[in-house]
Amino acid sequence: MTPEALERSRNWLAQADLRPTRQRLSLATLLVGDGQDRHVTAEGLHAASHRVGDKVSLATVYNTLRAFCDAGLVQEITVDGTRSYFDTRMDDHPHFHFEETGELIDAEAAQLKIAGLPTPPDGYEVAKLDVVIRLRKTS
Amino acid sequence: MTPEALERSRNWLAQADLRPTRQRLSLATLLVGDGQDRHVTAEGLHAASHRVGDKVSLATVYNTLRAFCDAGLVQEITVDGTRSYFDTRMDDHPHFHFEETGELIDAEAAQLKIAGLPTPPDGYEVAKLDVVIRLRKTS
DNA sequence: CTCCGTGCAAATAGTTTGCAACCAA
DNA sequence: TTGGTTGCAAACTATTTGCACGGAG
Repeated sequence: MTPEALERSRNWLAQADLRPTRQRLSLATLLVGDGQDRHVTAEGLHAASHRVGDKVSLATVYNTLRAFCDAGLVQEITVDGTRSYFDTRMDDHPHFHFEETGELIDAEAAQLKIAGLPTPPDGYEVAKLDVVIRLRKTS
Repeated sequence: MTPEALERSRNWLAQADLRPTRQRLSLATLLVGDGQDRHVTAEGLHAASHRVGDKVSLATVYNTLRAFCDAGLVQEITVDGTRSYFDTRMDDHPHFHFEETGELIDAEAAQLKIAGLPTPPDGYEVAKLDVVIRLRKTS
């Protein structure tokens, strides 16, 4: 873990008034240490933390991701019924989902041009627009 | 159950070469008996079948919805990580999702105008485009 | 008669929670 | 010190599955 990564992770937690505990710093570094946007599942992040030698229990990974989500540091993306994905990028943007691998990546937001959106029913407004482009291998 | 509803349900099952058992006919009638498009969860459909006096076990509701899905009679919509929705309308179209109630309804497909879609990575093509418009009550 | 379909209970997968020990402020 | 955090195991929810019985062709 480089000093810059640690610094970035600390700031990221501080933004949300979350105490920089060992576990949170470790997970934060895996998520935003290099400044890149990332999409993780709880299992995936848990595995990653073990891979770098940090020990964080699976329950804590779940609780921490939930805490990051509540704090507005990551957003939960629903693509697959069976698992939750968490995205470190916070704006509304489209995703590509690879059906065989389950991998989730960002799609170029600029390439998605929505010229018209269905009008919400009376008394409701759009809270969030989810666009998931499911991909299959070209035949 | 009107004769037309029964007829429609029979044809619907026949389309997919599924045997018209008592349970399947009952569920099919609840789904397409009136010719309307519908969005159900397994629990919801199970409750509905009990409401009309037909007894179908929850496991059978799950298995039957899965069978309908595999047969191309309904499509599974993922909006909520915690439960699966099944839609009797088979084309790609946008949905409104009410966050408080969990209700899922169709949005006018014609009102959604997509002028540009992100280009899939090499070797992949779009299998399905999911658009979920999450709604909140107007403040 | 032969298999597919059904129901029950048990298994499973992902996630959350209760509670005692622990640690950052 | 003290209240937030962690880890473990147990609880939970949605869904699937094994297996014996029952019904459709």
